Formats: sequence, structure tokens, C-alpha cells
Amino acid sequence: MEYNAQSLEKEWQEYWAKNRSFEPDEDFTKEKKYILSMFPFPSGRLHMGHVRNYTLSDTFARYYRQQGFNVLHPIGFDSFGMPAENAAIKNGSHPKGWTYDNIDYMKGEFKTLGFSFSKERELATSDELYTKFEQGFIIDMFEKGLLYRKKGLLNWCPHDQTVLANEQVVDGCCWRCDTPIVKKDMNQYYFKITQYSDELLDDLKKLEGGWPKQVLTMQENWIGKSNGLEFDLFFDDMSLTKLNNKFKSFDVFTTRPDTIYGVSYTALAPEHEIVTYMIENNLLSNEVIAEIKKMKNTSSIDRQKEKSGIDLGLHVVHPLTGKKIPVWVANFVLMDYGSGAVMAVPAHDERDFDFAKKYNLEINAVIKPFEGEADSDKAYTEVGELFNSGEFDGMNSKKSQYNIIKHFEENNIGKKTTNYKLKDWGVSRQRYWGAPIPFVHCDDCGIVMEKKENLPVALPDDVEITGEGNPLENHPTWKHCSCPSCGKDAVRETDTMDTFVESSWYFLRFCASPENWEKEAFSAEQIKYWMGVDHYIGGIEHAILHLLYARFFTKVFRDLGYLDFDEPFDKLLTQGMVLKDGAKMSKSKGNTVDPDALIEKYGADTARLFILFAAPPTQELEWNDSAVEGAYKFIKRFFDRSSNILKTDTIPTIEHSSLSKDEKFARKKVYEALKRADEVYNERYTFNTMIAGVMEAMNALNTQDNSDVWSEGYWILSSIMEPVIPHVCWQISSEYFSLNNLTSQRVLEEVFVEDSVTLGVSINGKRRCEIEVAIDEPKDSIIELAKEKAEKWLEGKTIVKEIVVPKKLVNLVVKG
RNA sequence: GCCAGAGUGGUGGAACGGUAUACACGGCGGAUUCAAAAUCCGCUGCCUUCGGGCUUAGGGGUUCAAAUCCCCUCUCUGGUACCA
Repeated sequence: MEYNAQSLEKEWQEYWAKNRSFEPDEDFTKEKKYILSMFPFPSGRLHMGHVRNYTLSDTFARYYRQQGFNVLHPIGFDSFGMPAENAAIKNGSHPKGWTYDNIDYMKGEFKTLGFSFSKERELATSDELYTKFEQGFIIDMFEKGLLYRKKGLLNWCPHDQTVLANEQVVDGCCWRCDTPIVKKDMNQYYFKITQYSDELLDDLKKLEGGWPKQVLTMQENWIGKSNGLEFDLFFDDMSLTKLNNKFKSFDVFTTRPDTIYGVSYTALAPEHEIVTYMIENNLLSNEVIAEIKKMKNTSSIDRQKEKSGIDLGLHVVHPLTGKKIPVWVANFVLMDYGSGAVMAVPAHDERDFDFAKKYNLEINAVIKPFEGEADSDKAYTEVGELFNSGEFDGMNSKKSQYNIIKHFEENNIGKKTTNYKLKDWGVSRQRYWGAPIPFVHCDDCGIVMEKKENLPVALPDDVEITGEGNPLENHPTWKHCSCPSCGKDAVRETDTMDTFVESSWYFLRFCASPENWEKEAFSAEQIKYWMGVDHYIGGIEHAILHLLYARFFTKVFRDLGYLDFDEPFDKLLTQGMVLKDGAKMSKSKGNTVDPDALIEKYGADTARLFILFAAPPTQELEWNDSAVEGAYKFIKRFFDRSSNILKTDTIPTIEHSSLSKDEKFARKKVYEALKRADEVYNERYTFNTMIAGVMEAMNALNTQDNSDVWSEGYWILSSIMEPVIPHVCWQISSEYFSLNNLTSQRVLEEVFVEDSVTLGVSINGKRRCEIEVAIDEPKDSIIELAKEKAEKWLEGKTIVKEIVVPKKLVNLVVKG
């Protein structure tokens, strides 16, 4: 029979669908594996990155099914988000129609790729049922104080009249109309993720070994914990008068309390409340006010180009020396870190140094190197010895930090503090295609939660998407409602949620049995059984945001009593990008490969085999058309040579000692491949080497013609390869083995037993020749033999050391 | 700048301190064919005076033995970016 990928694959896909082959069992006494790949946004078509992602998870899922596990391998669609609205603006489609059409198409693609997803648990996060439960959780979080509303600075496009996400701001301008964006103070909802900063950081330790180190480091840096000293700087009398006694002091934070005696000025962020007060009350000249306003309106990228600042004409008193210190406003001071104000030590901080140089401010060194002199052309930021530092003179700067903080605390003028880079997560979007935030604004009651029995607060279908303003805000009737608390006329919140909220808990929803989907988001029992995710597979681009948010939600759900563990994903595999001509595949570069076309030409098995064979999963994968062709040829050969198999329902029993050399070798290669497969599936995930092992075994099988050896070989190889190239393996297995071999296979150690072994002989570590010796040859005679064979290289030399590594090599160390 | 990770044939990549270049792609040669495709078989790191010599970005070290461990330099990729 000819290998016809298309018809063969279609047949098995129908078979699997008909037999519900991939639905998880509801029997919770079985051992489970939860295999999850990051779900896609329904952009319209799968790209090669998706194919790689789902091939990887499918390979794990199929392997564990073979091993007898109860496997959950679900898929869904992260289906809210801006691209649906952009498509609406561009072609007048409705976001909902566009989204669900795309989902239908992509489901078809999943099927033709042979992915073993659970069909019955498929979901889209834009489904009203999903929104319903999500809004329920939002309400829970609001009640717990984990969701709050406050004014915050947002990216605002004055032309499109909308808030933009940070990712939509390109070089300080709106990505769509190129208008420079401005920061606008608006009410926004925030998740109090900072309440979990320490736990999110500390629990990274629990993930060591299971998660790539790189991702752990990225999260650690993102959380950005730093310890230091926080203290108040008090204004002198003149400044107090100038500020109408409105402010007595401001707060600063430093990680370098050891440099405290070197403070020569202080700087406030342009957005600092004292600066704002001075502007609003005309306490500064018009030129200065204009200058500060300009500073505030400069994009963060431009702000980084050059440091600039203005003397505010105020002074504070140094907390230890009592010296007067000038107060400046400076563009490099960030409002959203610490208190938005810094003490400046130009002698020991590069930024402070640059600024001091530019404006001719004092530079007072207080730390010197233990040996030699510090370079006065730049800041000395290393550890050293304190001087000009009062009672702390002579101390090691690093060690003095503890003493100085203690001094501040004992005198009640400051305290030890921890700061984080991590900020609360702003989740409201002035967008249509998202989950509505289920709150109501009532003149009398304030912000009121919608009653849970009224959920979901669903999106209206009849909207006009123009790209300007918020369609929910502009809708004639949708937002008008009555207050859930007092019943008076009220207005719905028109903000929708960031789509990262949906992806923060979808893995929990997949644990729910479909028969209860309407009733509950999931049950404690289901979560307890299926979580944590045993293998989570996806792109490194989600290393921070999605993975951090999902960890945060897990901890919140734990504290809400929905589950009882701390971390959702036990093992994380981050796949590399798919490249063509050395660049990431993208439509704009025109270097994409369409999965559908590939499947049409070669079939899904070829696509899957190539993707797993071309590179290890974590590495980038360079597309190569002729290597794809090579994968196809291998499958074809694998299929064609199956004609050497004898039909059997059990693995053949073979008398190993009666076999020829080639036959023995073939068996050895087959079992080597099996050994390697176990290792790859369980520890290394380097499917490329597993496939290479199978190819070697195939090559070895082909050098002999014992049909029992062929049958045994195929029994094992088609079992190993089923997770990779399932269609052709099911075909072979059903034709010859009644599908009995698609289970876990046992390694037969007897095939590795040999009576002689070849050893490499090295002189001074350089390999010169080889010898063949009996397996139990004593060390002395091995050395004797090696000397004989290597005589040529030993002439006139003295052997000073002899090393024998059993079954590997002999190394003779010579002199002279 | 800082933090990760990586540098192995013409190419993708093997080698968890022990025979470097497995497996594949590409190339070359042969068989088959009227011819081609397909298929099958063989060769293929570099240099060579055909004895051999040299090779894992470069330099040093540890070791009987280093692609692998340590130090320095260079290059590339990713993340992050005035975080006080």
C-alpha cells in the first residue's frame, strides 16, 4: 500500500473523534497528568509558533496516555482583545462574529494536525458563561479589597479619544494615528498585586527545577525588591514660609544609607505633590512653571535622553549634619517608585553625579577605596571605607549600612524599608471587546457591585465600533440601570477588563467537568485532582506578565478559599521562536510558512516530525524546506518498510543468543532508542535526539531480514513515535498489532549484554588506536594489549600512569 | 549600562569530564530508467610532502582526560532599562 498521508490522517482523525479518544476520565482515583499549552488568541489562522507549541503538548499528552495516566489536555481561545475591534474598524465586521468565525476555522486546523485535545472542554473566554464566573471572582476580589479604584496616570490619545495600553504606545505616539500621547489622570481599577509581592518573590524558590532559570530571574527582576532606609527631610524655616506651611517635609528612600553624609542636594519628580502645589499656587516663576510642564509632557523615552532639572529655591535640613541642602525638581526622578523623591549623593551615584556636573552642584565624597584613590571623574559606587561621616568614619561602607539604619531608627528619624518595582495591576480598558467590570455607579451608594444572580453583565451586540471613544459609553441604553443596592437610577461601569484577567484563571476552568459547566466555575474536588498543571508549554514572551498574573490569581483564589495550593504550574517549558531566513516569521517580512499548505502537501505527521526533529524545544527553530522534505521521506520509509512485519497481537519473543551479529545489533539499537525515549519524555524533552535514536534503529533494522526482529522493532518504534507522528503509527499499529503496542514498553537488558567490547587507546589523552577485549578482560591484560597495539607511539618513552575506564578507553600517560 | 543564555562541519544540530562532529539536510559518485522523478547503495570536518598533522569563538588554568569545570577577552541573541 502506498503512503497517503491525507487520507490516512483523515481516517484516524475521524476515528479519534468518534471514539472520544482524548476525553479525560472522571475517575479521580487514577493517576493524572495535566498537560497544558498556552491558549491562542483567535487571530484567524494558526502560525508555525502555534504548531510548535501544540505539537509539544500533544506529544506529552499522548505519551502519558500510553503510560496509563488519566490525561487532561484541553484547549481554548483567549478571545477578547483589541485585534477584534481593529478588524471591526477596518472591515466593518462585528468583533463577535469575527472572533467566533476565526475560532471555528482554527478548530478545524487543530483537527487536521491531529492534536489530542479534549473537545468537550473547549472554551472561549468571550463566552458569556466564562464572563459570568469571572465577574463573580472580580466581585469577590473587590469585597476583599484586592480590587480598588483610584486616579492614575494613563496613556491617552487626544485624537482617538481613548486610553492606550503601554504596548500600543510606539515611540511615544499612538500606534494607529501617530498622535503623540499624553499622560492623563483618570479613574482606573487596580488589582492589589503588590500585596503579594513578597510571596510572589519567595515562592519562585518552589519553582526552581520545574521552571527555566531565565524565567525565574526575569520575574525576580520584575518584582524588583530592594531594602533600604526611608526617612523624612524637613524644610528649613524660609522654605516652610514659602510653602505656606502646607508641607513640613517629604519622604525619601535610599538603598545606600552608607552614603548619607555625602548628600549634597535632593530632587523631586516633576509630578510630586509639592511641585504640583507650587505650580498651582504660582510659587514659581512663569518660565520655571513652563519648564516643569514641558518636563511632565515629555515621553519617558525622551526623558531618558538627557538629565535636566530646576532649582526650586527650597532647602531641607540634613538629618545628621543639620546642613542646608537645596531641593531641585529633576526629570530622572520617577514618581511611581518609592516616594517620588530622592536624596542625591553625586560622589557615589552615577545619575546624581551626571546631574551635579551639569548644574555645578557640590560633590562630597564619603567613601574611599580600601586601597588607592578613587577616580574623581566619575562616581565611586564600590564598597570602601567611610570618611567625613561623623561617628561612622573608618567603617566598611557595606557593614555601616546596618549601623546607620539602626541610628536612624533609635533616634526616630527614619526606618528600614523595602521597596518594589512591581506596581498594582491596572485592569480597566475603555474598550468594547472585553469582559465588563460588573459594577454600578450610584449617586447615593457610590460604587456598587452587581448582584451575583444577575451575572453575567453581558456586552450589548448593537454597537458601533469606530475606534474613537468607548462604544459602551456611547451606547444609547446599555449603561443605564438601577442601583443593585438602593434601586435608584444608576449608571453601569463602561470600562472592560484587561484580557490578561481571562488568561489568569482559564487553567482552573478546564478542570471543571463539562456536565457542571453551567452551574459552577469549577469544584474544589476537580481542582484538587487536576491541579497543578504538570507541563505548561508556551512562548517565552509570557515569561513575566501572564505567568506572574496567573500566579497572583492562584494565590488570591487560595485566600478566597477556592483552592489550597500556592503555585499553578509545576513545570514550565518555554519554546523557542520559529524563524525563517534567520528572522521571526511575520506577515510584514513575508517569510511565513502556512501550516495549512504544509499539511496539504505532506500531511500533519510530517509537520510534527520536522518541528520536533529540527531543534530542541527551547531553542529557536530555523525553517528549512528540504529538511521538511526529509521528514516526509522518513515517514514514508517508516510506512513502506512496515511490510517486513509479521502480524502479531503480542511482542515477539526472541532467543537473542541465536541471532546473527546484524540482528543482535538491530535489537540493541531498538532498545537503545526505547531507553532514550523514556529519558527524553521524563527528563530532557530533547525530542530531536529521541527521533535520531529511532532513525538509527531503523537504519540498523534495515541491515538484517529476520522478520521477528523487524516485528519487535516496529512494535517498539511505533510506540515510541506515536506521540510524535500519531496517524501513521496508529495505521501501522492497527494493521499489524491490533493497536496493542501503543502502551508503555519494557526495556530488555539482555540485548545490551555483549561478550567483547572495543576500547579506545589514548596516549596522553590523545586517541591513537583501539583494541577489542573480552567483556571481563582483567585490567592488566587490557593494559598489556593496549601497549602492544600502541607500540609505535610508546617508543623511547616511559609510561608514568595507566588509566582504564571500563568499557570506554585506556589512557597511557608517558614522559620523554 | 545591568541581568540571563549561547558560540561545535557547507546547514540544523549530537556528545550530562572518557573514541568530537551521532541523526538529518545539502553536496559528490554509483545502481535502477529510453530519460526524468521516486527509490536504493556508497563517500563527505580541515590541512597533508599520504608518515601524519590540526580542529568545538580566542587566550589561560584545573585534570590521567575538557566542547563540557574555572578565570579573562571577543561576538551574537533575549530580557530590562535613570528603580534611588
